[in-house]
Amino acid sequence: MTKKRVTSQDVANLAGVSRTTVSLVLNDVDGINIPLETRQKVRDAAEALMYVPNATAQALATQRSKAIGLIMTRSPHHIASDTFLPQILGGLLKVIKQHKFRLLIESVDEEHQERVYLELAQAKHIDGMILLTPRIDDKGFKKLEEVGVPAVLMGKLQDSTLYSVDVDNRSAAEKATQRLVDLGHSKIACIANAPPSYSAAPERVLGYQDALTKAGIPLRESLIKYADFSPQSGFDSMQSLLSSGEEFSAVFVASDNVAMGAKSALRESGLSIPDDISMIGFDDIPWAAYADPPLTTVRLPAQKLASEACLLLLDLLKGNAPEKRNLVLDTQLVVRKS
Amino acid sequence: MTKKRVTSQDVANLAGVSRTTVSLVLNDVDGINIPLETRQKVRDAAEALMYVPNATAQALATQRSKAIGLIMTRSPHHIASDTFLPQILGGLLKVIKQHKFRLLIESVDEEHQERVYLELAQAKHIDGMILLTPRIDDKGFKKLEEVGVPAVLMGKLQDSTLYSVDVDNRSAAEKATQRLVDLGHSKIACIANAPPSYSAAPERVLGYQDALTKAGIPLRESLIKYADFSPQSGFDSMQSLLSSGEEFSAVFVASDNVAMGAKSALRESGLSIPDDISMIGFDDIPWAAYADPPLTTVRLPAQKLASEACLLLLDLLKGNAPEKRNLVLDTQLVVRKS
DNA sequence: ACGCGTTACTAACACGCGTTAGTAGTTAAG
DNA sequence: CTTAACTACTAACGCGTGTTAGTAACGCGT
Repeated sequence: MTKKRVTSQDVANLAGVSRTTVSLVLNDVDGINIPLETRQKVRDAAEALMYVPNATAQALATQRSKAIGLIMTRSPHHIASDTFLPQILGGLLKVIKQHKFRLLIESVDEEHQERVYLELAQAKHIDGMILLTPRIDDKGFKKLEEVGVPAVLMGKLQDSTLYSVDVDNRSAAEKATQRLVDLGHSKIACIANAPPSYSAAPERVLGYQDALTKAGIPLRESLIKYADFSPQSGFDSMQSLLSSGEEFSAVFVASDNVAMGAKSALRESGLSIPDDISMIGFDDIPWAAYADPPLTTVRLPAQKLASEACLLLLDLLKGNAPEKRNLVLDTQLVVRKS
Repeated sequence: MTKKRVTSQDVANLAGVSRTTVSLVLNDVDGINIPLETRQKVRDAAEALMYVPNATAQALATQRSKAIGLIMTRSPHHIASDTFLPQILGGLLKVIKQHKFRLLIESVDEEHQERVYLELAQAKHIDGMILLTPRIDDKGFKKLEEVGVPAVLMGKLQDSTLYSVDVDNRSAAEKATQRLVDLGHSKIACIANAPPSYSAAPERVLGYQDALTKAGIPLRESLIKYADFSPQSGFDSMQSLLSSGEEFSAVFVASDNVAMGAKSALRESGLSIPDDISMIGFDDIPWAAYADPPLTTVRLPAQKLASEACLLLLDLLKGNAPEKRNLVLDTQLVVRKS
């Protein structure tokens, strides 16, 4: 049981220098003169003792934790069926690793929105945060802006001045719907990805309506349903469309994940894609290409979105204040066979 | 710019007591006598100043960070297409939140496996870790055991004494294959979920072989392919099966994610499920039920697996040393229409 | 009056690091 | 020979908390 934590003091003792010198050498502090010989002594000692600096102590001393938080305003249960998450994590991790940062994951119940954000930042567990799937009515954001916690939104909120990274949901949805119009459809339904309180949902519905309006097709409220992220909700929405008696020959589903469920409902009703109903999705999740039939969809550059958000946040943490507060990435219609 | 960090000293000043008292009150330290009146004064002061304890300082003082790490030996790129992750995160977050812990996500390149685990633990960023998708030949695990870092494996390694949580992959695979046998198939192919270096892959292949052997069906190596987590690799594996000239009327695909790709390859060859080929998957990802046709698969209780792993780890952190080192959860064959 | 236990606190140290200010010793310039 | 500048360090403080050891005040029994 001789196992003890190795501290920088131990390294200093072994190298025959002071702890300060150890710190200076190992952190490569510049503007300071230390001969190569000494530097090597310190490095050797650290190596010999397998010294690993205590991150907590470093964080306390430097006032920065070198960690950022990914914050989701969803229940753990919802998170479990989020198709998007792996891509976002992949994008974040890539960037974060390069910058030697750490990633903290946090889910926030809707109940205590207001407090949680602040506490996370004030507790100094994280230096900044990336906010996922924000709700329009989220009270906490205002506080964040006031206090000036470094934060980047994935998505866009109307009245928020926070930095954000997003796609143009509205015009992307319009592009998708436009294609259905071009194919000759005039009775086009829409299933939104989420309840209207999540900002992307109404945006995409607006895009859908834009396309119809431009084509001179009258809008019918009864052709619009709101799903709730999950395939199941897509299934339900489609069933409710089918049983409403409304006729339609095409449907724009604002989330591939939801589309999977909707597709399943169509199949159960004996309708085939694309012969009876055309379908266009949104997101281009990895399985879209392997669906039956392969799903035509709007590709959302999820990984890129995440890495850009991360880069932006890291830039903020360096003290920079980039001009472009709202980065908008391009989407792309991926035409397959649905 | 009067914004300054509120420390426990500020609270103490406002309440007219010492910092020690503040700490004692707010942490509800028991075995100590402090009258209700004083307690309330402290609480009021903390509330008034919106005091949030500095987690970093707490961590340094208590020597525990109240955070655990989820560690994946996969590249960020692979993570992006991991179907499983959201469920696991959901399971983890639920438990972690209840215990007021935090979750750190870390991906580890295969290059520096040995060091990274240790450094993470020694840097005290996390109190313990959960290891995902371990590779058989991972050198770092040995070190972990030696040093005694609290860790729980999701999956099982033959020669490891680490705590683990897993399903019985072998018998689950056997159950699945058995069903194909029961349906009258005798030429059954197998596509493994991952390269053999990931422990679950060979386990599942063994189960597949067990079922065949029990049924008196000779094994054919050429009917076994190894995929690589992704749908694309499933697609490729299936194509390679089809073009090999081997005949088969059923296939056991040891991952739903991979099965999506395999299914797609079958479709492209004009083969239909289940009429021409029967297919059974593994995992029961949320989309399996909505596939076309709905995929028969082995349900892997991913969320439960994650929460159990988390509970086990938290128990370890309390200093307990549970007897059962290897928890095995049940799987269930979900019969659908493939 | 004295000892003793209880109550209600607080002073001071520890956690491990970054960092500023300062100090000997040497060299270079005036 | 003095002064200044540079080299190669180190002592000591601060980060914000948890916690141990200790203290002063008070009551109570003898």
